[in-house]
Amino acid sequence: MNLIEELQWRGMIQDIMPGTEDQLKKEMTSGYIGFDPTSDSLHIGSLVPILLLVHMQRAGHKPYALVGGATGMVGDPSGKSEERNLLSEETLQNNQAGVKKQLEKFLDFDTSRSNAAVMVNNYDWFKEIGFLSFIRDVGKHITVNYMMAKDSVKKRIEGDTGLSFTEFTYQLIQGYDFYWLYQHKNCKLQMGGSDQWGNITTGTELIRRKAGGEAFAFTCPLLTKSDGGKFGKTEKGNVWLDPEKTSPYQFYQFWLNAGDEDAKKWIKIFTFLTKTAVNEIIAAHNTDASKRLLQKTLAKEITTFVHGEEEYNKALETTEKLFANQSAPAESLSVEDLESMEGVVKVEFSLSKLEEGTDIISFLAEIAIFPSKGEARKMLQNGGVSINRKKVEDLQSVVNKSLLLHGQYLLIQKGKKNYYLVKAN
RNA sequence: GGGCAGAUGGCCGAGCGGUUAAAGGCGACAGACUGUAAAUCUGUUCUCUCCGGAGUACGCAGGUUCGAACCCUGCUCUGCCCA
Repeated sequence: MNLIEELQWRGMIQDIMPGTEDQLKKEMTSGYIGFDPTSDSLHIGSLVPILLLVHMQRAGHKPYALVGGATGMVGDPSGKSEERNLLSEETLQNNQAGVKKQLEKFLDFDTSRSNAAVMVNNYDWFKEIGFLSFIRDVGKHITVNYMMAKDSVKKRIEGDTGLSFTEFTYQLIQGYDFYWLYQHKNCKLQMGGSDQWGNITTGTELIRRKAGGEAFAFTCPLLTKSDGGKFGKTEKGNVWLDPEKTSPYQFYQFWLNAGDEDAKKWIKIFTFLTKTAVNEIIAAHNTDASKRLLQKTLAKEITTFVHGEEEYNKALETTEKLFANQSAPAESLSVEDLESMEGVVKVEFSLSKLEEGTDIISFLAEIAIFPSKGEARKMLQNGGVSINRKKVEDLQSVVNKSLLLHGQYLLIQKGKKNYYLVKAN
């Protein structure tokens, strides 16, 4: 399978420009994807474009990761119903540094190989360009009619929020990136999410008109969940690639909790398993879904890719302790078991208060599992809290020393899946 | 510059003087069922609470009224139309 065939099988290609496949077959091709520094960490939504670059590099092509220092200052109207807030320059710089650091983990930048990955920041070329020269050199080549025909623009013009000039120009800025990379780095390919198609084609158009050159592109589908929900969100918010923001255990849990339909799609996109291997796993899953082989494999592969094998093993170990035999009493967990639970939220609580005993509602609010007593009470009434795997039925119950496992731990569950370990001292 | 329309809880969207913490939907969280799945059903969803209540809220600032999300005035913002 060549690169395009492979990506097509994985469900990673939405739109593709004619001739792209031939270009990739013909020679080592440089291709790029832009990442906007809207936060200081990438989240799993950015993983798909990252993987596109990785696949490219594995197939012998040269990947460019572009950090959008300039484009991030403007705001892309694509797929947004209203204008986003502009970020301050300090925030942007901080974010750029964070994003850059993460990208470095996934691509091979070793310059001894001819297709070493390269990181660029579009601020580097935009900072030199003044407004007048930009509208003379770039704006001249693209008509407003052309720009207005883009879906991202059309939707906003037809909608009822309007579109500022700043956002309207976004496609020109991004289009110029592609042009610049084409001229200076011989970059002939741009990839991105399917919402970027409009911006990307402005780029190829600019290359054609201004440089008389030919450039190529393809996009990957935007991920949604089969139930229509947003991809990559949990009750705690975004799933980040930064282990400080989303612990490897939580990261592993996210994938493990994928629904069957989603997991079947995601295992192709997020792992490097071959077609044969994937088909075998899906077949095995269909035979006995309760083994959850599909989700386990998906979670294993992607956690290892992002956080490394060691972190995966820890996440797996914690998962097994917490979920493997849920009917087993919490008392069967040893001190070591409890202490080594990586990634589970840990809270300290004063032992002397437990000796006196505290009512359950105040206790839960005090250790910040719930933001207020009212919320703790509501969740308790709903039957959503367990201590040491026993559901708390009585709102009046008292938390005291006698509940402690090994004289110092409490294992608390909020809902079924959120564990907290309280250590008394 | 002129005219018209609009601004309600995370989002959409009702309400147009008192029974409105504000219908309904979506989303989110939790429970039951299960495979830590999906679907389904049930509960919760402004904040705090000694669970009796209390406090804030319908773009912003004033006013009328016993009483205003609802009426009046000014302002801000958005959309549409005219110049």
